[in-house]
This record gives sequence, C-alpha cells and structure tokens, in this order.
Amino acid sequence: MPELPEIICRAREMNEALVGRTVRSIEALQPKCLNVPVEKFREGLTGAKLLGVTHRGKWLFVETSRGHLLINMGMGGEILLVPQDGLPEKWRVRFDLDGDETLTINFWWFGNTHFVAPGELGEHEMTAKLGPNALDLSSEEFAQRLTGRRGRIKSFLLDQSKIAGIGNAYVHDILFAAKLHPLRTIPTLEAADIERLYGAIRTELQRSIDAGGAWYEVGLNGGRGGFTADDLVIGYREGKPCPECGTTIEKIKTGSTSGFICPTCQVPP
DNA sequence: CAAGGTGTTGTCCA
DNA sequence: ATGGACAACACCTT
Repeated sequence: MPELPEIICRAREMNEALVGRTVRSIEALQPKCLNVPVEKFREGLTGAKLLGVTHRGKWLFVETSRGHLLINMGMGGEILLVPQDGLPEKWRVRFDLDGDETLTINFWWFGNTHFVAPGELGEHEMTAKLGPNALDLSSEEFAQRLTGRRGRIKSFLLDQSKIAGIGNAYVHDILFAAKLHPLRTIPTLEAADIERLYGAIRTELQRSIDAGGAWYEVGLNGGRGGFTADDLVIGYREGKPCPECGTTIEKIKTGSTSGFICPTCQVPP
C-alpha cells in the first residue's frame, strides 16, 4: 500500500540517512521474499557501501558499490533505522550498518527484497517492465500511452507497466478529481477528459507528498506521514456526502478491487 | 472467536 | 489485448 507518495518520501529519507554507510552483515528470516538464495543475497551485499536511493513506481532502488538492492513493500510494512540493541519486534530482513545501527525491513504481506548484481539491472524482470513514474511524464506522453487501449480507465491507472506508482488508495480521489467513473472505457474519453485526468494525477499525488505521505505508513524513524483520512476526498468515505454536490458516496466493485465514487459527479458509463 | 476484507504483484486461463 | 480468479498466509474489523 505504499504508493508513489510514500515511496518518494522514503527514498528521500534514506538518501539523507544512509548514503555513505557500509553494510557490515545481513540476516534474512524469510527466504521467500528474496530473488536469490539467502547465502547469495548475503554474500552479494555484505560490505557494500550505500551510494544513493531512487524509486520507480512502488519500488525503491538502493544503489550500492556491489550492485542494487531493490525493495517492494507489498501491502505495507516498515523500513526502520534503529540502534543495534533496539531491534523492533518484527523484521524479515536486517542490514547491520557501521555506526551500530541496523536497517530493518518488515512487511506484513507480499513484500520483496531483491539483489541485482552490478550491470544486471536490465535483467530484473519485475522492475524492467515498469512504465514511467506517474509524475515523470508529460501530458502528451500520457495521452500517447492511452491511445489504442480499450480497457477501463481504472485498470489502466493501476497497471504498473503502463504508468508506475498509482495504487488502489489514491486512485479513487484521482478519478473523482477528474470527474471520471472508474469503469469508463478508454475509447470513450475525450481529449479534455484525458487532460483533466493528467492534472488530477499530479495534484492528488502531490497533496500527499507535501504532507509527508500517508498516515498509515511510517518513516525510517517510526514517524507517520501527515496525509490523513481527513485529507481523502472520496476514497473510503462510503455513506458520507460528496463534498461537491452532497450525493451519498458509494462503494462499488471495480473488477477485483473496490472503488469509491460520487454517482452524480462521476456518471456511470 | 472465527470469518471476511484488504493497500501488491505475478501467473494462468478464458 | 483485456479481465477475472487465484495464490503468496498478516493484520484489522465485524
């Protein structure tokens, strides 16, 4: 559930706190979240110097002197920087750093911590297929990526190979801000619809970035983001009035996920 | 206290 | 190309 705003904030924090540090030792309690055997993972990154942290979609890219550490937090969890004698109760992978601190990674479901050897980033399939970051493309590129598609607009926004970084938490407010129903199909969109949608993506994600990300995720020091449930306009507000027109907000099925809409502002297809 | 829902991603199948 | 079901087995709400 960390989506682009949380990943951007996490990358920023990690750059401030981790660059220049060296990995002394590694423990991995859950081999299933790795892409290589535990021994290979430990050998690969032990002794590595951390050089910088970037992001692509919901993935964090930690560049090191010995290759990349790629992290995907799945449906939520914590990356914490703690003293070595103050480990959190739960962690799945742990990097002991110089300076008696430890970077612990925990996710409560479906996370990944992958090792990619130097020069082999292009062979990492899970990240190689990602589309451009949702905030890193122009409105022309966005429109171009929509042309020829036939599916529903919400499916497109959530498809990480088309555009990377939007998940099922922010997509409700993005679609509401663009006045588009999630089940609208792409061929029915006018140029003005696409332009509004492009603007809505930027505005809605930026609102959360400015607040430090969502309240349900924590940073390296355990502090929560400042973007709270009250900042959501329509997502998860089933039964409450639409702030634009007062119509009761509905929860609907949108494929295998659920969606939240104002049935007046977002006319069904 | 047990059941059901959930922010992610990949794969398989229609 | 598109959508749905499902699997990965944690945590919270009902």
